[in-house]
Amino acid sequence: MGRMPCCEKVGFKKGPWTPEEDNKLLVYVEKHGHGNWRSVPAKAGLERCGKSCRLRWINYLKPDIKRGNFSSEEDHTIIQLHALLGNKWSIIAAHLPQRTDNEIKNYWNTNVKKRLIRMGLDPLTHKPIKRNNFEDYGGGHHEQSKDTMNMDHVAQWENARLEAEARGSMLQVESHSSHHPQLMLSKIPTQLSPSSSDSLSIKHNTVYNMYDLILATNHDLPSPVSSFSVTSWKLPLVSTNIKLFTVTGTSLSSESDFNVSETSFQMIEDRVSNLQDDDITMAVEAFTTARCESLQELLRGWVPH
DNA sequence: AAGTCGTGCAACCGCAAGAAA
DNA sequence: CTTTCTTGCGGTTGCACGACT
Repeated sequence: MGRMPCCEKVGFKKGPWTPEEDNKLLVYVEKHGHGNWRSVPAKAGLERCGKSCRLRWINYLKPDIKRGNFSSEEDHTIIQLHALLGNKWSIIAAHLPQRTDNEIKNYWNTNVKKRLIRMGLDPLTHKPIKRNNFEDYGGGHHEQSKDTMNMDHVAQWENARLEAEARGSMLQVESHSSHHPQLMLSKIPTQLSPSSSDSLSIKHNTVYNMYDLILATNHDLPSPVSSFSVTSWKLPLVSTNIKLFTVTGTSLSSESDFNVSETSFQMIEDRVSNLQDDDITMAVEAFTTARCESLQELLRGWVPH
């Protein structure tokens, strides 16, 4: 497996694209389509490497790209997906069809990341930053900072927004290849059973009432493939001492001090009960744990204290 | 007006995966 | 099976520009 060498060769122009170059590339792609980018510069009359042309097309010239400020919905989708997936910008971008992965990555690095830090959350894990670490990020003082004091307001606002979104949205996480199976994640509001809710704090109620999980697998496809659209994401937050539920063998069992509604739990169990493949079982376990934990931690940071 | 600093964003780089030869 | 080529991803860099002093 080699590397694309073209950009390392001398003679190719680098730096910002001019309108003339943009036009040449645009005209060429509109006429001939894209693909085989290596040959594009010569055919289009550009002194750029193919990689540069491809990038320019994907990130800037492609006609269906939405530019400008991110809406609050987009913002929130990015935060949620990042909590779930980590820096999987291309997958996140797949949920925001008119945004490029580069744009989302930039938005994260220049905007969301700093906001999370100000809120006392680790941008990598979405977990609350310990005081010492928080100071390392440039936040935190012996006395409560302005940002920290504002967190209650931020939390209330975010919490309301999350609840609203949780009622309607559906995330579809899929692998790059169209013939890979899909893992569907639905966010649905759930009700805790009355008998169990007493044992939960108000805070936990708020958090765990909001999200549940449905795993849907496509059983028409070869099972060994399906595990790797999950595990290859290198899921964040896999290691922790909190488990909402885990997959054991081919059935689910709860082993947490938190609660999940019986109805939704049954749904999950039904969905995964037919899984035979060990890899899928492990993948589902990792995925389930990571997703729930990251969402819990994310939300916990926003829940009013 | 000039200099400094911070921010946002386009673009580059290196690496890896998968397809093709 | 090995090598080469192409595409795609994520991290990082550096420039442009506006705000501030």
